[in-house]
Amino acid sequence: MKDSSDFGYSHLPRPARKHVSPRKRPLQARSQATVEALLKAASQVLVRDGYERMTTTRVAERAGVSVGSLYQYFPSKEALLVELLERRMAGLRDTLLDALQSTAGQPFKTRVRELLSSLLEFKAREVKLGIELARQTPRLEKLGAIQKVTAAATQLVAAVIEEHRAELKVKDSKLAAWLIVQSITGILDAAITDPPLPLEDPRLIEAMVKMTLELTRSV
Amino acid sequence: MKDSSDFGYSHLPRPARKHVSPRKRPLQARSQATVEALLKAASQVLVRDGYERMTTTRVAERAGVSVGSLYQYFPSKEALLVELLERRMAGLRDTLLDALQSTAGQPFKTRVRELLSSLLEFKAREVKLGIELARQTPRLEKLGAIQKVTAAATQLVAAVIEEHRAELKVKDSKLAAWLIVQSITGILDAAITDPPLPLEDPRLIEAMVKMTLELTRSV
Amino acid sequence: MKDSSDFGYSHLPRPARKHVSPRKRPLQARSQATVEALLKAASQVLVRDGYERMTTTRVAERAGVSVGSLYQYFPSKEALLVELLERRMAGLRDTLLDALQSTAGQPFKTRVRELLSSLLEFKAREVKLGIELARQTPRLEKLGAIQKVTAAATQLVAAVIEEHRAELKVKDSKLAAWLIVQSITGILDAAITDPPLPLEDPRLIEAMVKMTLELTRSV
Amino acid sequence: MKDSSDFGYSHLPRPARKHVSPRKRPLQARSQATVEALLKAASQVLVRDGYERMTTTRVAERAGVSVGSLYQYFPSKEALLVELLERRMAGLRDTLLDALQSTAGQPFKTRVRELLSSLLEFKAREVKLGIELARQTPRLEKLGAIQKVTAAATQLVAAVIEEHRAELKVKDSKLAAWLIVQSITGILDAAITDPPLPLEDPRLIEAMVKMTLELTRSV
DNA sequence: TATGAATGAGGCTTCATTCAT
DNA sequence: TATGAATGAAGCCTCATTCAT
Repeated sequence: MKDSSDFGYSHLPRPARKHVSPRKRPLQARSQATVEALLKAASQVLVRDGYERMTTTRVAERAGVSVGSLYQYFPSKEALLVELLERRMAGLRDTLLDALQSTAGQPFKTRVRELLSSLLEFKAREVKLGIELARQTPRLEKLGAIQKVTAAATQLVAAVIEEHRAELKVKDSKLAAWLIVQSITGILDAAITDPPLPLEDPRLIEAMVKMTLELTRSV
Repeated sequence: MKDSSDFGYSHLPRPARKHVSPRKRPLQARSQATVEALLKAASQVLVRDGYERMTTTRVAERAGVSVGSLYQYFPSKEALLVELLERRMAGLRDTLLDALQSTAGQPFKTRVRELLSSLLEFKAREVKLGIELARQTPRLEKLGAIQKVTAAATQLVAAVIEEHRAELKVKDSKLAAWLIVQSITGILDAAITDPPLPLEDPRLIEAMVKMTLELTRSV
Repeated sequence: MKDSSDFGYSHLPRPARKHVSPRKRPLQARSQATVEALLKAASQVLVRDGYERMTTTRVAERAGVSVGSLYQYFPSKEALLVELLERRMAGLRDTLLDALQSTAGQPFKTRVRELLSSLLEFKAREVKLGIELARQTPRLEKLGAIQKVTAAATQLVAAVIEEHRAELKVKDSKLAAWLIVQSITGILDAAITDPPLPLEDPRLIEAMVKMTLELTRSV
Repeated sequence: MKDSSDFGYSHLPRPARKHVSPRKRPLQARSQATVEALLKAASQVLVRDGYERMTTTRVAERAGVSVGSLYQYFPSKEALLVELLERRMAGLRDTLLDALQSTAGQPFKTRVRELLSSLLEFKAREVKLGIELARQTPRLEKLGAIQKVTAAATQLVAAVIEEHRAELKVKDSKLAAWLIVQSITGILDAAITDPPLPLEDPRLIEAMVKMTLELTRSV
């Protein structure tokens, strides 16, 4: 099974981090429900209060279980965050892969447009959660660099560029990919949080498409 | 004195926030030195431990004064952060304004290039501090939206674009400015943290220049 | 069945202590096996982690059963300890009685020597378990004074001295017995934990023999 | 200054154990008083409830200060224990040294008697504290072998035996010393906790003296 | 003004025990 | 009878902030 954070491209061994990976796999249906309730609650509290103010007790309460149960499945407060993050990463990966697969064979521009609009849609979902997760990610980095996502996305984009090399005039596809990912990220994150125009306005996507094409030309 | 966060363009009244502005204006030399020592210490601890684990006691110790003294000049832990942030913002503002003034009258492309390289240089200084400050900024938002910086920078860029309207084919200079600022921000922040190539490599700046020009054309 | 802690000499009624005696007599083979597995596991965890950090869950896991099953046979964590202690006491009692019976009719010195070497051998077995049990004994005292062992051993020694009164010049056989038991205990416990010379070295036993004889002379 | 645990004989470097040594040296009189109050309270709670049931909150309460203050001077619950233990060790050392110095030049038997009665008196003070401290010592061992005391006492006794070698027929003074210390310890500890006769009864001391002399003869 | 001792609410986490399945 | 999920009281410890000296 693919690791949700590398998009199936890199194969870094995932070190057994202490206190971060889920403590026990829920076996019965009942516990499965508990885990889901906890994650949902964690997500809500995280969004409402921020990670610093999120307390394990509050999460448990909101999930309708006891703290003890929380710790039965998540060895630490941080583990909740990590699980939430990993799920989001998996979602992002699927979004990107879907967009590419469903446009296989079509021209580069079309695929880029599709990719961007899928991405925008994905990021627009649970915006605050995304922000808070991003905010906490640097902290986690020390514990094991979970967010290879950007790296993986960059590789993915580079691969797509290579696929379309004939149509484009790229020199350094890796650098182009990196620039695209970073600039798009900057724009999308800001657009989501504090949009300068309605997210549906086609100009937003079109500008990013143009930008992307320009970068595949001039880099 | 101008507010460091608005680049002198907007004139938002600064609401009387509780506990964030320095408690007293240090007039004497000794006090001034203490304040500086505290800020320096705060910066170091912030970088080393992160905001959450930065304790006022530790900051005071490292500054060589007592906690009591710290609270004489900064009414709260957050006030240290705010001051640090404001100074950084002021630095950024000065950097941008300098770059523009020193290239007044020159072609747009030249000015953009100068702006970008000044910005890169600025951000490369005290990278970790910048990151940590950015990380904490959303929290502060609630307390008084200090980071109008981006907004201000956007206005500034829009103004420059307008100045050069003749040379360019912009339709919506504000939107173009916004896109430029966000994409450049995305790239620079990533470049600083985890550079895909040496920061001195001219391709980095050139790519951003191209991107900027493209956006002034297609938006 | 005799109470393992009184060596069959005293007949204290055992008060109904809450939660300490095994919950049910395991009659079936399977249950018997479970109980043994639990006790073995408890012993191992006790030795490895100490009583405070020994958790019932860990014991159950190591025994290959569920916590629920543990509580089916032992009403509390403490009950495990008590059972372990009682078994050890029974072993000690048997060791002493054997040593005395097998040397019946022989001179005092011979019997003492035999007693001491049997005792040394017994204590050398499962040293760490013995230490941990001893450590926890004072706590249990409140709950029911299980460790009459020393008292019983003292009585036993006193009885032996009386048997040999003719050979000896004892005045107060009880006091002598008490002193012998305590001094020997002090030496053996230390010898086991941190031996000043190989336990087989005859000087160890001989010194204790001499000591014992001296005490039967001068007390 | 002599380390309280080695009686001035050995010179092991004391490793900086984390979390065990006092956190900060109290500078002002006020804090000195706080520290003393805490130790006194700790001692009382320790005796009344045992180490496991002793809570830092309870200690602080009884000392009339806040938990925060406790942690200002003792980095952990264990640190309280360690300090208490070290003070007791220092007291023991002083007791022994005093007894020896005040009887310098006198015959061996006299010195032994003096030593024993001083020791008995010392141990009779704060009996329960002594017991509880002893009970917890094995745990601490891992953290830095604080209780060199016995070893030190053994060396001391060996030295005294050597001083009187002329009067005695010892072969192995070290072994003799070890046996003496351990047997005496066994007897004293039991006598204190559960005396078979009034502690003042001269027979107790005399029996130990005889035992000691016997051991210096036959070992 | 400077010092640093004191405060105490509140966070994270553990673990013996119960009980529905 | 076995299982293991759930419980929740209770413990240890941190740290921003205050205030007597």
